[in-house]
Amino acid sequence: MSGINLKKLAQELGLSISSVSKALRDSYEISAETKKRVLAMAEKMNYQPNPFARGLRKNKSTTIAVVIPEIANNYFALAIDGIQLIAEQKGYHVLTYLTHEDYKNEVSTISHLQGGRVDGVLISLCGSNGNVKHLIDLQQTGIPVVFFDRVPEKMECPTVTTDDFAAGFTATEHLIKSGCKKIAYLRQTGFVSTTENRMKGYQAALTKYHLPIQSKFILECTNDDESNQLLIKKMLKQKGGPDGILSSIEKLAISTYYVCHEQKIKIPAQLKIVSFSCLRTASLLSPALTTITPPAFEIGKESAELLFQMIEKKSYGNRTDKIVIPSSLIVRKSSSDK
Amino acid sequence: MSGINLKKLAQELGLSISSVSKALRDSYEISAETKKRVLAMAEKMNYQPNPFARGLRKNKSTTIAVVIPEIANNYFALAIDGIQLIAEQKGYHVLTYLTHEDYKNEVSTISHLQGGRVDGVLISLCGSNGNVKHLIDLQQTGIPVVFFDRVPEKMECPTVTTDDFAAGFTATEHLIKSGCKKIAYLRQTGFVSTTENRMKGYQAALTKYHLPIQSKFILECTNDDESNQLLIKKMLKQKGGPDGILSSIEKLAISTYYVCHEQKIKIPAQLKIVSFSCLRTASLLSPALTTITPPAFEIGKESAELLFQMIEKKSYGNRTDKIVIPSSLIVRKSSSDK
DNA sequence: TCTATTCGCGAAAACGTTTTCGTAAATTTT
DNA sequence: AAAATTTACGAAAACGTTTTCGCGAATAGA
Repeated sequence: MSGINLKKLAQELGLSISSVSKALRDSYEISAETKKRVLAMAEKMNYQPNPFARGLRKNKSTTIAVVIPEIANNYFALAIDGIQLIAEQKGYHVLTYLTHEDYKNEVSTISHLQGGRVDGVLISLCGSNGNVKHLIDLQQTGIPVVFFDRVPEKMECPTVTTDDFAAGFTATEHLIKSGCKKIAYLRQTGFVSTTENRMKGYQAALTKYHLPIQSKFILECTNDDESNQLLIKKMLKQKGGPDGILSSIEKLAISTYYVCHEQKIKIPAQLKIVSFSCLRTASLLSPALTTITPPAFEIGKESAELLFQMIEKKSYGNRTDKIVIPSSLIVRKSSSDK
Repeated sequence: MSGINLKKLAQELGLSISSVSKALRDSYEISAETKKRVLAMAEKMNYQPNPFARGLRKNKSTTIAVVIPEIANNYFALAIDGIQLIAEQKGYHVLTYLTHEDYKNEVSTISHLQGGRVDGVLISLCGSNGNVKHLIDLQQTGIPVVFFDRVPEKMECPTVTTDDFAAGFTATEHLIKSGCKKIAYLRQTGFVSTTENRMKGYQAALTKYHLPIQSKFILECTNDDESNQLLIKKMLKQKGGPDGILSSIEKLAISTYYVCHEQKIKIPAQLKIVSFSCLRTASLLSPALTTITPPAFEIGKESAELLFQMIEKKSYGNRTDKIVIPSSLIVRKSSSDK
């Protein structure tokens, strides 16, 4: 398309293709004077090397893939921001793929990534039954892969996550200390590592404080906001309903807020709420929402940095780093009467 | 890397490379039986064609680029969501580039895009002095380019935007009808088409209702939240400060909220606020924020669709479509006393 | 039966790079 | 002055596809 390639440059300069190529790559084989001429002409003609020819020849794409469940999500948007920052520094391009929380999409996306389109892959998994064959296949092609946030269980692989168990525990403990006796856990359906680990932390806290673990207080939600609101409303209005809620994802807390507004349920007087969330307006909500905030940007950065270590040092064969960056509990009105 | 290519497939099958290639592309030159054998073997060996070889040969990347100022932004995250949706349908890959609101980054990103890495480009510009040389250069390489949301002035090009002028007018009119006499306009610095057009709408509304256009009520903000808060606080606390605010971008409205919370300025009693915003929790804020919501997802979708029309029909030489999708004013507590 | 046509496949060129190798001329060493 | 080395460049192969062309063999037409 662009039409300007090494051949034309060489013609214009009265040099061979190989000499021009070497001059542009600053090879010692080319005299300083010739290099200057070539650089000047390349600049003048606005030469850009064809990435496909280069990629084919060098078997390198200078591109990484990021596979995430969704993009219109404060967490993932921040994570991508961090990833892009590192990629830019390294001069890499970033391909983004969305799985839309659909396992089939994840499988097909990953299979398309085997062809050498990218030099490395960053993934945050979508909900599944735990089948990781596609992930192992990808790993076995030799391409560096780093998992972040939602990672596979029972698989040797490098991961960057937050301390979900501890965060779930701390959040639950906070609710208990705020006076809650019946704490519900809101989660999405399907197996997702973060959701599971946060729930384990939640259950551990209940156990520590001798509160019963009740299945009716573990609410499995869907991908549809409206039906989630119905589920939440039903749980809140039932006899012996919860006096506290720990939401494992932001949007379920939002749905809870809507239900409470509509049903005139007073937060925090009647119901205390804590949610995992990267919402920047948490403190402006009515009432301000207590959050456990995962360091999304940092997780993105760290996972990209780890990936580039693997890409550059070719040491991915045996890397199984487990990087954990803690979340922070930020207490606001929604969980405290004061 | 992946190591499995046409040559190996051909060896395994006892066929020539060209026959295997043709069989995979379902050529009429190959018998049905052979095709079956080839397909089966390709499946079995998990063959993925090398995208660089194909791209080089066909001079086609099946990839588009999206260039935006930032990603951790409700508007752009939604727009990308819409773009990705269409790209997935078309079987295209999406490269994302962030300019971080820095004109230099925009220029260099775009120059890198000339090399044939992508088949089309979607751009939302960052603030600038209006210099569009780099954009014209890009266009002149023949690559299809569609601008969305923040588009260049004075340049023949296809654009997908919202009705910024009308939206600015409507929002201002709404504030006036809610009783505001001194309405401030919050904007970022630098030339950005949306900001300018919204401001023109704001000014037109003031004029229509015989209110003065005062430069002290047009607040140019920076990229730093803290200094923006200082600027806003200063304006609000001055003698004869505004009784209404129209914010051209979400984050300035958020900063205003913080200032009001801190300074105990009552919204909407003392100050009414309307903001352009895609914030999904607008109605849960304290108080609920009146928004003009641009159809970010649809703008993303439409611009991607337009781009693919240009890519597929090669009709981009003379395309200068101007698609406009209206924003919607959603009145909430922050601008109404009732 | 002889000639056209179709069918099924292979050889080879081309895409634009990078890189290895070869080689004249210039320079240095002996 | 002859030999060795260095300098500066060009020729050509290679990366993995796609695609044009050619060509036997099988089939159809006369």
